[in-house]
Amino acid sequence: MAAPLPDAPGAGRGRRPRRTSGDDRERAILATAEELLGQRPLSDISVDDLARGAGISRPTFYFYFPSKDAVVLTLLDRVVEEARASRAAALRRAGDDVRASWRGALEAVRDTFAAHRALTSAAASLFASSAEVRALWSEVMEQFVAETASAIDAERARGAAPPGPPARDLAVALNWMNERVIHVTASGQQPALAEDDLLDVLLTVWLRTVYGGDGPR
Amino acid sequence: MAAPLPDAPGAGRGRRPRRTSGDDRERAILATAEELLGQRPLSDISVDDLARGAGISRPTFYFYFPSKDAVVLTLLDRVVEEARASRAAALRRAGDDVRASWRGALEAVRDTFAAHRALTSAAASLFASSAEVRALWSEVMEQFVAETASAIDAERARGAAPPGPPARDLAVALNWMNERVIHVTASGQQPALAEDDLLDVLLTVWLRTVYGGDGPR
DNA sequence: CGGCCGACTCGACACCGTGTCGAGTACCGT
DNA sequence: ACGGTACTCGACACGGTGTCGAGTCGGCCG
Repeated sequence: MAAPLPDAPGAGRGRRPRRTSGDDRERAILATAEELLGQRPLSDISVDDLARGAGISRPTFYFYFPSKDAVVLTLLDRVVEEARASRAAALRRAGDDVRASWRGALEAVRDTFAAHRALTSAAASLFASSAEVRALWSEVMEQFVAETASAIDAERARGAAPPGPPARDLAVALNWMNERVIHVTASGQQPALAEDDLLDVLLTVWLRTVYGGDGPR
Repeated sequence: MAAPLPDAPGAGRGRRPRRTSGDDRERAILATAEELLGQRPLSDISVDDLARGAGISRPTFYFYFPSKDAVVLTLLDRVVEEARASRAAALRRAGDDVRASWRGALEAVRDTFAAHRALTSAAASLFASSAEVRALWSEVMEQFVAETASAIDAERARGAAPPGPPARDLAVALNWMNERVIHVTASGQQPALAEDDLLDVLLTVWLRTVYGGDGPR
């Protein structure tokens, strides 16, 4: 409301300038949130629960975070970073094999979010109400889409993939498909795929969409 | 809380047995909800707003609906029914042309939800918190998936489509893709497709996935 | 007709969660 | 010893939800 206040250096996404002593409390709040989310949905967790869990009073909570949502956003930020890193590592590992690289990237993302189901559900429930969560998510998806689109363009350029709609458009559709199917499968929503089939099915759709068949050439 | 009270006959989803006089009030609440949703998100609409808009007091609202969410659910129910009907009509109209029938079905669903954006957003925001909304949505998706799967099986049986993963698995992935891309595009979330390209892009993915190319044979 | 019953209505209340304000305490550098 | 800054919390105001109980009103049955 008052000033733009530029991101403080050292803060991951610049939520607040680091303190030295209160750092422990901040961590305690985060840890409490993660633990409670494993037990019940975000809507059943109050600021008071978070504060008590961290051994502080409710007003003190507000010294560290502006709201319950901000806690989840911080947590989500970390997981997103983890997913990005793990995906990048998988891509690096796969080298030139396009099929393997897409499979690896997909697997990395799936595993990261599967390892944080509770948080993922919480983030999903904030999606509608929090512009910050939406923005963060857009940013991640945008990165994945951009990477996918340039991979498709590369395959087309070397004649391995046929022409068709703009690569970016296909990339948008394919990445949102992944997002939704992974989410649905992990959260038990129906209709879903069996966890074991997920990778194969999504990969088939990707390959057929990009190559017009089950692989390059 | 008291008795199971079986669905009253004549009620779409059997929210409550129909009254004769109160019927108007119920309609007024529904109409108010639809109008207010056009102006602001569901979270900024209180039961009091709904009641005042319908010309009744807040306690009286509770005579008609158990909660704000139930109002949205009722509205969603209608739109879903509309989408189903419109989709079925498109399918009937297209006859044997598979490509045309998928395009028509897709278009019908997209148009129905585009015509009720406000409600759709409200439903999306309830998705996380309301089991009923999730169940209704599962039911719709399940129907679409089942129809898609049997269409794929038919194409495979007549030799027009190559074998691959179980038809149902492909159908699950493709239908969730549609759901998400349509939703994202309609709600302005990024990354999205241009509204005009949506149909072509999704259809391309469908055809390539099912036929391993851009069309039957 | 008179009385009852079920449909419907609302004022008042209890409750809960949020966010803020202002009065502290404790420690640090000067 | 002093002033400031980091931190803490009791108490409050607020806004929303859902319920309770006392009422009105109209139809219809005896």
